[in-house]
Amino acid sequence: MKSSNPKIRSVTVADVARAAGVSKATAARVLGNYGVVSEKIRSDVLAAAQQLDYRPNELARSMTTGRSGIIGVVVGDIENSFFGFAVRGISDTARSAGFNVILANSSEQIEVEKAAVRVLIGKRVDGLIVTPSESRDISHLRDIHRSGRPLALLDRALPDFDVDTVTVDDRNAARRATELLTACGHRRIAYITAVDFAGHEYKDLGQIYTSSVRERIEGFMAACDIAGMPPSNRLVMLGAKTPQETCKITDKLLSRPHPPTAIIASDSVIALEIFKVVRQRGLRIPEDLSLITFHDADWTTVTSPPITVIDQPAYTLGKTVTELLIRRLKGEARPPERIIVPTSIIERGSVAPPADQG
Amino acid sequence: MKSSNPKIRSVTVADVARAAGVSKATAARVLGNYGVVSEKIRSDVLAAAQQLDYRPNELARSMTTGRSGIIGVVVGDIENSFFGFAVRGISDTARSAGFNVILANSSEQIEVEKAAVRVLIGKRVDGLIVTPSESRDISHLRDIHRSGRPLALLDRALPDFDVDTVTVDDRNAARRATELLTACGHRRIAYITAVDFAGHEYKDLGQIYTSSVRERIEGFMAACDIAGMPPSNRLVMLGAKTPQETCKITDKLLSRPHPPTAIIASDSVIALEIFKVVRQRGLRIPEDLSLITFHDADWTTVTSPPITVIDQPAYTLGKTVTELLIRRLKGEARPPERIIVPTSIIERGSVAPPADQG
DNA sequence: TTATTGTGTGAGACCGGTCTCAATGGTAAT
DNA sequence: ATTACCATTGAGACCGGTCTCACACAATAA
Repeated sequence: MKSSNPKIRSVTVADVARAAGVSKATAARVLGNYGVVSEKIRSDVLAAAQQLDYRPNELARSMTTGRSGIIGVVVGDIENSFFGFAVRGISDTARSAGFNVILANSSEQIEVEKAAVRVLIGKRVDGLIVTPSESRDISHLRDIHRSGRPLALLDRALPDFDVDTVTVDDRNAARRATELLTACGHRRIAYITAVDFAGHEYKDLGQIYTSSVRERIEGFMAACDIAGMPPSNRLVMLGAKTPQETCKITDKLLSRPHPPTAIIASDSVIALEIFKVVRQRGLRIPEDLSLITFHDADWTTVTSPPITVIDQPAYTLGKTVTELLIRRLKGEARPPERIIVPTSIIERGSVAPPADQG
Repeated sequence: MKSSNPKIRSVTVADVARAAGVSKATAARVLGNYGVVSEKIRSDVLAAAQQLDYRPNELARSMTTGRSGIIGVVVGDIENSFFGFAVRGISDTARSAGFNVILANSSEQIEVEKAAVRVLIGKRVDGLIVTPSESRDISHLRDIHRSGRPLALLDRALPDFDVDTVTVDDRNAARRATELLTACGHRRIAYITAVDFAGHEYKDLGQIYTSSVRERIEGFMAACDIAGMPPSNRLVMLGAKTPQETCKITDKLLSRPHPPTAIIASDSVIALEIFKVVRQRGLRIPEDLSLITFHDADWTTVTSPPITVIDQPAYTLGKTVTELLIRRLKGEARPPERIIVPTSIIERGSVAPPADQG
């Protein structure tokens, strides 16, 4: 036995067919596992394939079938463990249904998101799962949908775009979390979130183009209303997109003459940063400041005190949206569904009545 | 204007050519951006393409060119934030060089790893990056390499398989971490790691088939030797593959008549679990137990006390291995390189002299 | 004027599969 | 024996691009 295959040209059905002494069509039937072939020929072909170490070219296969067996996923930020879990839910579900996943990160930037979608369409993915980074410009999503490719939305709904969507009940979650604080006596509460906006001051919902962010703010505001908090005590801070910015925002917030007595963080990355700033300033949680965060990140249980969180079933979210998509891929025709997954609050030790009953 | 495109058949070069009144070949030249075309015709074709909303079919393109523009990545466990960072490094580097990434998770199981490799080869990825889950069975890796497709190894070297490899200097890192402990006076130290093995008791290196694990144990042992520790005080524990198992192992360890006075965790997932168990038992870190972990996970700074870590430049690791691979993809022929990236120890508050100077 | 060179374009093969359709041969029914 | 039917197999088109090659025509050189 001399040296093995010299060049990169791979073994094809035609090669196998020749080796087995049958036609290309017949070999293809065996190797592609379709049509009918006699037992004898089947084993001949399989033997030849084995012998030549034949590996099907999925690309060529996809070309003719039109199906690639790939689901494209565009997600805001994989670093964020919330999305990490969601992606895991997607992958597991996809894989067990025989699909592969191509992952793209939009960094929450609409232009990157559009580019990613273009690439995935180019790769002829069978369907897409997207967390739209904003609701103003969704032409690329409409395009996908119009082209007949199934699309499902994850974590963020688009009010006037009716496709399969799976979100958590953000409004309610935010309201309940806020109520937990107001019930404790807090009357000056900050909500820090990571939306892209020039300037960190929140004015009105007209600025907000991400449904989940919007709904949470609405829930927060509703709870503040019920507690009779004056508008100036509802501190909605936008733009916490990086640890640096979060740090700055938190610092500014805590340097006010009347700092908030409680903070709600819109995700665990933000909460972690807040925690660091708070500790660095020598403040105690929960005595000096109460803290609640969205997402039950692993670290929230090991701090002192452990953090009270709004638990979002991220894995389930991913699983559910993938199931929805796959059912469509299998040809199921039905009106778009909007599924809202409930959240729960896990109370740990980071909430207490404010010291200064202001 | 009636309703838009009725079915799924997408616009092809032929369609554009027809609309522009040129041959398929010419349209392809413009759209594929190769060959020479006159300015006038170019703009005609582009206009037609725009008008028809032409999107190139990357699949078909890959078919003929043989290049897919995709790098396949098989990683042990994406949940683990070490790999998360590495993958981020890979993605960023790949993307900026014009490549896409398909990610697969092996769950550290050799069979899953093999299946993943098969799928990726089927998709005709241009090259692969793999963290081999063990060194005994690497026939699938040899196959990749033999087929002429570039392959690079991440985080784990394979002694007798010479391909581009990027690892951290595990042996040294483990040795230095252990020395930090012995210098403090520790003489009974546990090392908990996540290798797959029946029974948690470590006997000898013959059991270990993952290079990084092996090297770390060697480093740990070397430092123990220098400190003159008896073999029975070097507690290497295998099998911490899930939080549950880690919990059980740690519990058993701390229930010994002579429990270790210090523990080194082989990754941050394990360390987190150890931390929880320790706290649950009412033990104090570092007074009752010192703790060091591999990987500077985000949570290690917010615990009380913060954890001393071995910082592995995971992002750099991913970036480096991708650069190596891409250089090969671009046709660079050179002997395989083995790059070892240095680590550093970040001392925080989880190491102190043992109370019981035993 | 004729030969030479070069530029832009078109025709058609090709990549490696799938799939339609016709042809073959054997068996059952008439 | 003839016809009908079924199970297998083979030939070749097709998917949507790339790429080779031949050719037409214009510009330049001889």
